[in-house]
Amino acid sequence: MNIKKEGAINMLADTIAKLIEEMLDDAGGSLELQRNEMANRLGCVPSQISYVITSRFTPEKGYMIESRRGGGGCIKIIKKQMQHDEYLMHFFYAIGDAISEREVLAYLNNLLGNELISQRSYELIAASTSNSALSDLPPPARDVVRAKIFKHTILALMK
Amino acid sequence: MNIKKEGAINMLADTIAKLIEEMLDDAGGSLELQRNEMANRLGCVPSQISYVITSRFTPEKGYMIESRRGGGGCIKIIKKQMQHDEYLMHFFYAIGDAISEREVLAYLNNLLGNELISQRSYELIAASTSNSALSDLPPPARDVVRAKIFKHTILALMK
DNA sequence: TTTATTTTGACTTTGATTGACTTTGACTTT
DNA sequence: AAAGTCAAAGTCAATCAAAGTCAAAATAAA
Repeated sequence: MNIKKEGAINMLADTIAKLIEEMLDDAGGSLELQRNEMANRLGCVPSQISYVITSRFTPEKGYMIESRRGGGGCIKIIKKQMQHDEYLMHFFYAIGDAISEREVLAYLNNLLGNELISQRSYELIAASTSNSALSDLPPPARDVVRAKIFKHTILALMK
Repeated sequence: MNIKKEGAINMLADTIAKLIEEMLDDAGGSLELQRNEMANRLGCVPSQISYVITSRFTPEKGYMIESRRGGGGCIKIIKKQMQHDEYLMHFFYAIGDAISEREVLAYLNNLLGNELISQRSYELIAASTSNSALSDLPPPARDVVRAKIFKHTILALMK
């Protein structure tokens, strides 16, 4: 029988993302890499590196990207940190009148990554704003209610 | 009630559910499966797997589901163990289909008093289930949605 | 019979991978 | 300085690989 253990499904994109995160940690939050060189080392096409960076190291998740083309060019990845309440307020204002489950999770990952919330809080908030928890509501209403719940919990975080 | 006779007609859904339960046991309570791959092995249509999961492995029954689409995607099923969190489970089952803000607070005070949750968790849950957070819904619907949110949250506490 | 559950399949959405082509910047040559 | 060359990174669209959704049809239960 083909039972998959944790992490058994190996995806290139995830491997690359993990590698970059490690490198970022090692380097203390900021790093420069060369796309072609890295692609070469990993045996993939260079645009795959771009894909991973744009899909996983987004501003929403708290990363800044800079780059330089041409000979000797490189991509710089910076993990940024803000102050506690400033950060939360920023989020609070960023949330509109409606928000999808996915967006909430992106925000939460950001908060978790910056150690502004615990894993436990993450789970709690994710649970209370999940589609599953709101499944009695029709999808459009769901996003509206979710936004309100999320805003309230963010306020509670600042208590 | 749904009483099955011994050796009754073999329903696909039941077969699949049983298989997943077995796999969950083997894997120790948590597993990742690939929908298409599994459907293929069992000679059924992929959405059948979805059906079984959403109809039998619900939060109501103590399961949590996570999934990921796209290449290399999978569905993760996590079973909550009763032993670990008997007290919480007790609560979980005590919550009906609808619950008032006041009742939630009573439960939370109980949990807090018994040191099953932190002050912070208390605040988070209180916020996400408050009338204020759910103010877009008419009061009757509010209590129903609140019950679901609360149940999901309790499950998340057991994660 | 009536109602609830199961089964199926068409269609949608999301995510990953690749490769062809474009743009940019540094360096070299005229 | 201007033009040419080359080594980067950027862009984008095509393709493939999943899971999600939904509603109609079939079947089972009440």
